[in-house]
Amino acid sequence: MAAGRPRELATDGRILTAAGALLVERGYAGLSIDEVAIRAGIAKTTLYRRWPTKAHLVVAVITVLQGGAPMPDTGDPVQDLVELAAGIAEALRAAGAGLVAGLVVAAAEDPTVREQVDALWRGRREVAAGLLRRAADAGRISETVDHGVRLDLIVGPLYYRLLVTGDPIDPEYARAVARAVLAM
Amino acid sequence: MAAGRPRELATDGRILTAAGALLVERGYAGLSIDEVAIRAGIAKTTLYRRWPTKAHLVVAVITVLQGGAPMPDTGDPVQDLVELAAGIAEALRAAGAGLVAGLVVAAAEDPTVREQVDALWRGRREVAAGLLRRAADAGRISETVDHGVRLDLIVGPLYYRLLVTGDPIDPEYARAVARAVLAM
DNA sequence: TCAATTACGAAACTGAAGTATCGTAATGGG
DNA sequence: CCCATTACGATACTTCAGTTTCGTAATTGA
Repeated sequence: MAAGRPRELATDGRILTAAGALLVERGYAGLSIDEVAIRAGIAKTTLYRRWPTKAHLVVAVITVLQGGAPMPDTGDPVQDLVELAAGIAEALRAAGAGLVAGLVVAAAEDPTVREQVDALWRGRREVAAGLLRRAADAGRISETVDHGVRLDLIVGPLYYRLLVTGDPIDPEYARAVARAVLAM
Repeated sequence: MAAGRPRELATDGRILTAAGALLVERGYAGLSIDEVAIRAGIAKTTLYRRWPTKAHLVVAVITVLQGGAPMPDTGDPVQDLVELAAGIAEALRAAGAGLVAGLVVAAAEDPTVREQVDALWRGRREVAAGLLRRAADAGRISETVDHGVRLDLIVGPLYYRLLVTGDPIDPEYARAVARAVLAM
């Protein structure tokens, strides 16, 4: 197998680098595919052969950028959950409303984008689920609230403030919400 | 004052009707301004003289549609808050992720859209704030949690599920969340 | 009646996402 | 060496939001 001309290996990196720089410079809405292609020194068709939409490309850029974001591990599951919430808040704040909203609308229209965006958070979600289980087993949190609902309660307000109300979302707010929800 | 040719009074309604029908038929992303203008039998420029962007137009359509949505009033502020949450969940569910996401992204890019979308919810927010105050005065909810945070906790998860996780959001879920948060 | 002012419609235009076509380049298998 | 296969670049194209221009219509005020 593997017939045909192989892909230019360096091209992926050139595109991601150019897109990342433009994303930082002009935000999601201001990022133009034509300009990414020009900066990367490749044809637009070559870019579209790798990522079928702007949203897919941006998710790839973010995946590279976030790389191995460290997961909290203090040994105390409740404290780890609080720090996890703070980390998510910081990531959302750094990304900004425009970028998050852009990906949300793309995910709403295209299931494959939704899948990619999901994958971006899968690690943290799994860690959170594990921490909740450990905390419940240790009797540190009550079992009267479903674990899924508890996560919605911790993370939902962050997205809500960022996307809907426009209120600032800082790690301290996230910690306060997480502590309150975990005390329920 | 009021010099110059007056606006065609019927035109606003014709545009809103056409836009509303198309919005229901094809959703936010599928709604094309050109087609609204054709269906309404007017020139695109006439439409843009009234609403400067697609998002402004859609907000106007929704404002008409939601009209006088009834506010709960059972006399019990806690129960009213739970029903208010259920009503918001139902409104979001009916609107759908595509529409809500479209408006969110437009609001993120344009402060005047944000203001219009805000106005759409202002009534409910004020009612909610009043109910929270009454409930607190009556000693029905604790004062340890800020009222603003409590609202974030009740509404945030609804948006989060609709826009981010894609989980179903039904009135029963909203009621459960609201009850849990009000018991904090 | 006439001038200023504003609305309307028609049409062309801009910018950006994404598609389609086509000639050319590089690889592997026979 | 040749052929099938895939990648690449160039270019033109489609769609849609939003703008610009311009000729024409309706109104008020003098």
